[in-house]
Amino acid sequence: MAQSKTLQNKWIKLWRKNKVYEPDLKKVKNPFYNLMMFPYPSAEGLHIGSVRTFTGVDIYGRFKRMQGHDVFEPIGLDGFGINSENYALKIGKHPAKLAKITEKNFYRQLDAIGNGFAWNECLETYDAEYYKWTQWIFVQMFKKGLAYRKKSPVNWCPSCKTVLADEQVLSGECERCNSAVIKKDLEQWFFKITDYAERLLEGLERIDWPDQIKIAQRNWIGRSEGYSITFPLVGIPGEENRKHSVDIFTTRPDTLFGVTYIAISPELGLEWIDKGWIKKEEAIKYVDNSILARSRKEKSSEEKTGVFSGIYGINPGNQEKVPIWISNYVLSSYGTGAVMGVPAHDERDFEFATKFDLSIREVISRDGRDHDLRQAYAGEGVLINSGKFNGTNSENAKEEITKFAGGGKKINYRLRDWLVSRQRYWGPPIPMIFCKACGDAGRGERKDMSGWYSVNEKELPVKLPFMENYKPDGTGESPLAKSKKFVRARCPKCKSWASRETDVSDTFLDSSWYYFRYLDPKDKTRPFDRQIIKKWLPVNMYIGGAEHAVLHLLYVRFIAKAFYDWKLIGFDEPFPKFRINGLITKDGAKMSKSRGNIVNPDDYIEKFGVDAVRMYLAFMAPLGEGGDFRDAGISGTTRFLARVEKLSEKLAKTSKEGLSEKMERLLHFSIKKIGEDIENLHFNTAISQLMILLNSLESLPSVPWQAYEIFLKLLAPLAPFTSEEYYQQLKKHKSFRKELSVHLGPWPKYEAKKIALESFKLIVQINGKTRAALDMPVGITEKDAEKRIFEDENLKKYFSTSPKKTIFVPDRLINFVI
RNA sequence: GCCCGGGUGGCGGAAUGGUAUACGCGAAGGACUUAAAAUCCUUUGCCCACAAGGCUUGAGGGUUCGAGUCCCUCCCCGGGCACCA
Repeated sequence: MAQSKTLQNKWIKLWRKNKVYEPDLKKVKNPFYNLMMFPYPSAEGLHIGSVRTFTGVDIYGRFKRMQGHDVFEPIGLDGFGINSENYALKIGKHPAKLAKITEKNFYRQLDAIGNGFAWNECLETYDAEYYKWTQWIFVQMFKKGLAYRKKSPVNWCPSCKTVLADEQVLSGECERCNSAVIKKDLEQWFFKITDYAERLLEGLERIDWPDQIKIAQRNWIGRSEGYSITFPLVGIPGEENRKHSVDIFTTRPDTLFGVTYIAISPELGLEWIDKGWIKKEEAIKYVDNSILARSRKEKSSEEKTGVFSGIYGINPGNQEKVPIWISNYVLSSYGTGAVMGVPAHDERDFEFATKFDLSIREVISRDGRDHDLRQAYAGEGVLINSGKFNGTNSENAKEEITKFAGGGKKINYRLRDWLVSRQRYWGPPIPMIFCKACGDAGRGERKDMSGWYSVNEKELPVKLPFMENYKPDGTGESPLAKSKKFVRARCPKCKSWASRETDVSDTFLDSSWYYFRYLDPKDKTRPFDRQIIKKWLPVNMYIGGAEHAVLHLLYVRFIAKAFYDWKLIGFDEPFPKFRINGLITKDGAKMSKSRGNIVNPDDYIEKFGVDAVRMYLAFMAPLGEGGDFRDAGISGTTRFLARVEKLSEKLAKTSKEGLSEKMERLLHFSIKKIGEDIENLHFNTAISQLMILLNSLESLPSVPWQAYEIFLKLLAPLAPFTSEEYYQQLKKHKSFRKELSVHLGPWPKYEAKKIALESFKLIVQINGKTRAALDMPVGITEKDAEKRIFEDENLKKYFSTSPKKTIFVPDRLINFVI
């Protein structure tokens, strides 16, 4: 029979009353911060995949609690942001109103999954008491020079009508709505995450995270060790030769003598046009066209195009004059926006040179001879056609040639600064004010940002005004710009009328620091309490989705490092231990609203009871692996729980009834195995062991209640209600020492010596094939084992000749090679 | 193209280099029942009439007394990055 709501409510009440899940954050001795990525509350409610993750995290937390830790397992809602807002637009309900409805539904569902949440500390990112501090962080970023404004080509989602960070563009598409992203020239706020590139890399060495995530972050940061070489420019109209120059970045300075041209990005071309260096009509036209083309598509098309700029560079290696081309295959956002073209040893350069009939000169050779190259050779070799460097190994030549050419080492990163502005309504307004008067006078809070002031901290939060029309209009300005009342503000410096920044900040800023706020969510005077932080942070266990590898998981590390630098905290990696959860599919497809295959947990919890659902989700696969949701599987765990109930009717009346040695061994082995499995988040095998144990206990004529007690404790993290129910029933036994709740532990201990076997089955193999499994006493010697085997009637036939070789693995296996 | 995961019965999955297929689902047969559901018992990788035996972890090689596990080559699925110089 499915678990009743009454039973569930009964225990929820007891737990609340006794604050089983509410550790005293200031006082506890053995803190354990058990954190899950908080949900982005969509209107359709909690997703079965989130339920699996959350209950999985909870299984782990309950286990830790029973082991004697004061577990803090908070929950909240990441409710600000484009997702919620887009949905609000779709159904025509104001996001602020929608949030309240969604919130209620979400908390109801989160309450129903049986987790040991610390409800007193829940928070929502759209609560002004929360985003006040999100804004405070922005202000600190500005004050420390880590927030800046810059006009540049940025990612623009035409459907969401806002800019996006690079991390939010997935193969040219908007992370949220999958529309093709285009480039737009806009002035935006950025956070200087690139200042932390090296430390973000270094920190990865110190944290226990899945390799998958670490590799993704390393690739995203994209550290590349190379060299910078300067090419003087000649042929600029009206300018002296060699007065100006261009820097290029390369990882292959050994190919310097093979340079036959230089290619620069259209953006750099535009700069040079503005400087008056490029005057060629054709080149100017090309730059205009290619920049325009890019505004239609985020990625430049595969087809390489280009035009000669009219000016030349001097190769500092051999003093040769090479033409400078402008081409779409050169990225403006990486390196210097200019590359040296070495067609013989770079595939892309080869393609370009072939297309535009530029010369190709081989300078690296595998055998020291010249070849008629049909394709680029990018490998190592011996230098040829390279003047005094001929004969040098290419690897060794890198340093020497760079030095000779007057260049130097340079490290480049792929990582770009975090674009945090959003031209949307449903987010924390960026707490900045622009004063035109100050700007005109060249004044500002920071030298490099004239006219800009951060909002006085005492005036935070800058409240998001209620607006009837909150629709993004695609003008490149937030809907907030339409509210005159909101925009008008006094300049913090000169007190004249100034205007507020009207963009809101990225949702990922909201979630970059929530784990601090959980620890003290109601404090109005500061973002967090240093004493409590010291006690609880960094987080002991963090679990969440792999899709955040280079989003949330990168930003959150960056913000922690900034806090560390500002001496707010004493650690710089917020999550020393992180584990990913697998993805749950339905009929093999990702669950999504558009596919209409979202599984709502409510019906299942209603029908089977929350314990059966929790156990089914845990039994599917290890937490880190995903799986396909099929309701058929729930019957297994439902039956299991019914049998647990039935077993309670079979308890021995007295406590004296002992257990067989075999049963005792199974019990102790189960304690060990289940503990280890839960520690490794392998709940599936923990449940399997519980099933094995239950099968054995059922076969007893009557079950000693002590054995049942242990069983219930082992079950407790997985099925919190069932275990509590039958645990509490044990109080009718006189000698039972009842804890307030089974969930307060202690976790049972096993004795290693009780697990030790007296006899075992020795696997007998002949030429690697198993022929028998014979009972033998533990610790038997090879000689004694052989004796028994040779006497065995069934095995005699194999030993017509004596074995050439014998491999003996004590207490396990013997293999005869005949 | 590059970088990560992964490929084991009808299905989900289990296996420190040492009995592959634990545990569960499903299926088949039986018991109980007027009947069904529920429950309980038995069987359940493949070949073979049984036994004996043989075969089997995507494919093919290799190392080893012994390989799902280690190495090489390749195929397929999932994910990430992608003109990064």
